[in-house]
Amino acid sequence: MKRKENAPTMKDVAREAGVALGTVSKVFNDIPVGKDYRRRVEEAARRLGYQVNSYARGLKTNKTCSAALILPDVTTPFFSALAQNVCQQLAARQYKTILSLTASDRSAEQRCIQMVQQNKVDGIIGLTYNPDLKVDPDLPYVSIDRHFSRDVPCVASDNFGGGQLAAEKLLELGCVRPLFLRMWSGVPGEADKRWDGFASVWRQRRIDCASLHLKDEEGYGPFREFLAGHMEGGRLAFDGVFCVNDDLAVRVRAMLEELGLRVPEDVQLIGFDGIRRFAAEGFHCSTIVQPVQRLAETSVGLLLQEDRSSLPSLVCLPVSYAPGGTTRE
Amino acid sequence: MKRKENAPTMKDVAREAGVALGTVSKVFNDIPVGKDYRRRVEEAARRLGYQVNSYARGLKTNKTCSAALILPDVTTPFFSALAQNVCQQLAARQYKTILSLTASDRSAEQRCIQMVQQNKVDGIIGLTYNPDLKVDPDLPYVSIDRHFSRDVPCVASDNFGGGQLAAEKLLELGCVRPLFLRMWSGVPGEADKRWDGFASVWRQRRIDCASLHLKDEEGYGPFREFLAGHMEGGRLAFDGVFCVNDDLAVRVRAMLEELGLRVPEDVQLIGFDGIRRFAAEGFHCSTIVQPVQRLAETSVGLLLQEDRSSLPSLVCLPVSYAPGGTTRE
DNA sequence: GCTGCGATATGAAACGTTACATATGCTGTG
DNA sequence: CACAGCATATGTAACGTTTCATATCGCAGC
Repeated sequence: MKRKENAPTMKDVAREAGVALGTVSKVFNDIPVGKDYRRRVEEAARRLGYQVNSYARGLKTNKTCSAALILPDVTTPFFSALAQNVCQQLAARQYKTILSLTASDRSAEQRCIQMVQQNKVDGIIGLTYNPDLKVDPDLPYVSIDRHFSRDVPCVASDNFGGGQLAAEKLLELGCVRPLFLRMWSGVPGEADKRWDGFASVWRQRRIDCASLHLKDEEGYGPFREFLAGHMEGGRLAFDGVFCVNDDLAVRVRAMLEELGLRVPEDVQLIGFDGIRRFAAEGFHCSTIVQPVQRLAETSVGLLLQEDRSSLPSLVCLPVSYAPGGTTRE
Repeated sequence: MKRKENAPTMKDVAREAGVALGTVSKVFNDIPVGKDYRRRVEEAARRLGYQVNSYARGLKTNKTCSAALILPDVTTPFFSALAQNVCQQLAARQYKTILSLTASDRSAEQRCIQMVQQNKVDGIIGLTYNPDLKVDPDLPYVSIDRHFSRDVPCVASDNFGGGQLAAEKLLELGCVRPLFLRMWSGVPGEADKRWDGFASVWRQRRIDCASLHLKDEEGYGPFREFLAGHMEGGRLAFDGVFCVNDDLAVRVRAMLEELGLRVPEDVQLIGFDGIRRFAAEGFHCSTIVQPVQRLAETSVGLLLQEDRSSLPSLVCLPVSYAPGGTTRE
């Protein structure tokens, strides 16, 4: 596939406008230029349909005005919300977003990093699972939700606190037989701390907390069986369920109702993420809300910060509880 | 934010390897080079940590190996599935994906197009709603789901056929009081044809078909009221509902059940899109499945086709029906 | 041993920009 | 009226590649 050949260059514009090359350059870089000159250049550029060639510019300035966003995938609701916000934040600062998905191919993560060194992007925002990813420490990189080296700044939600919050809410709403359900990819990450936080509260109260951890590829079937297996006389052995994300929570709700249980009357249910389709709409379930927008803002802010000598190693953003019909409040 | 300065260049590699500049270039472009030379260059490059500077290369070759993907947003399930597939397809062909979201800012669509002329990308795949988007006809552009000019190739699902298929299925399953529900952004698009196709079948059969068309910003409330308003003696005035997408269908199902109706016993429900979270999982509802992967494949294929003189104006891909528990089959 | 030929390495020019050192024009002062 | 001083325009040298015309090498044939 070929691009249009012979696009007009600055030289053409300069000739057309009857000014020097440097003057044209100034006009397109917002450097003070005599009013009359500026007008002539602008008119000539319009006549010729001139557009700056960003590859030539990039070659000189060593800046590309683009950043890579590395995500496992973009269909998981939380990831897609993240992509949306990061992309918007970057666009607001005149940066292009290069999207790299790694789920299909784990080695892709390392290859993405190489792009930067090839001057393809100015920096990287990555949410990656690869534990031994090598990141050149003086390469602009911000990690989301995964604190994999002290040299690389990480932005994350307070997952541990979120787990605690869920437990405290359930306690407050009268639950005494808690259950934690989780679906995960199999590689460790910050999200693990949701369980740690949740468990810590019950442990402190000397209350037993059951849990079931499933791998993605096992599907939702085992959850259904587990729940069915814990029914005794029309009642479930648990009265409060914390799911690792909203997606799971919504499905668990359906499973519970299939078993003839009422949510939230018989069982209360809390999810995690707090992703909504429209801001005006409610949540799909009661949930611990991640500040996706702030996550994105913070990451982009850190990435584009001029002074890279004093970056924080970890920025932990607060989560909040939002009722969504699956708790008695 | 600054990139690392003084990255090694081809000249450095050439000096280190004791060969000429051009030889180094050949090595990195897979042009035949004496075996011994190649080895020396490769070793020198590794020692110095050399990486091709793609901006210098892009300047010379006028190719960027990247394509822009323009979408309204990336949180809508169908769009995110599309983004996922297009990104993968491009990556498979060594192309980078530049993601541009336009929902927040309609004029962004036009600006995205300009990027290409600035040599930022080699081509564009766009799903845009802007009816008077100006696309340079000899600019590699593939439109998804919107056939806005004969010069610009468009790839779309067979929306009309999908609407027909939904109606035929409902008929086959015994429905005689159909309803069409739709949530849309307010700008015309290919998805409008779902209604056209659906309506055409009933018209031909001389059966009245009710419908309700809502704008995004109105939220789902009016649907609930509409359905409640059509209850008579515990029964709904409709026995078959076709929703413009699965997202809506899932919500409508919940509304129907809230009204004490059983799905699919009392009312059958068909959605559109057929997006699944995992390939192994079933659908959220009975649905007309869009071939997202083929949509992506076809678009990317068309975009990167070398010979751009004989592109089809419209490629219409077949949809299929998939039961998902909200129909009696 | 010399010539001629094919194969392969070489180095300079060009790609379209930015940045800097230099040239030009203009204003105001002694 | 000349000239310092300033502001602004000019033109050239990079930036790191690719490409192409030229140079070099090795070898077969006479």
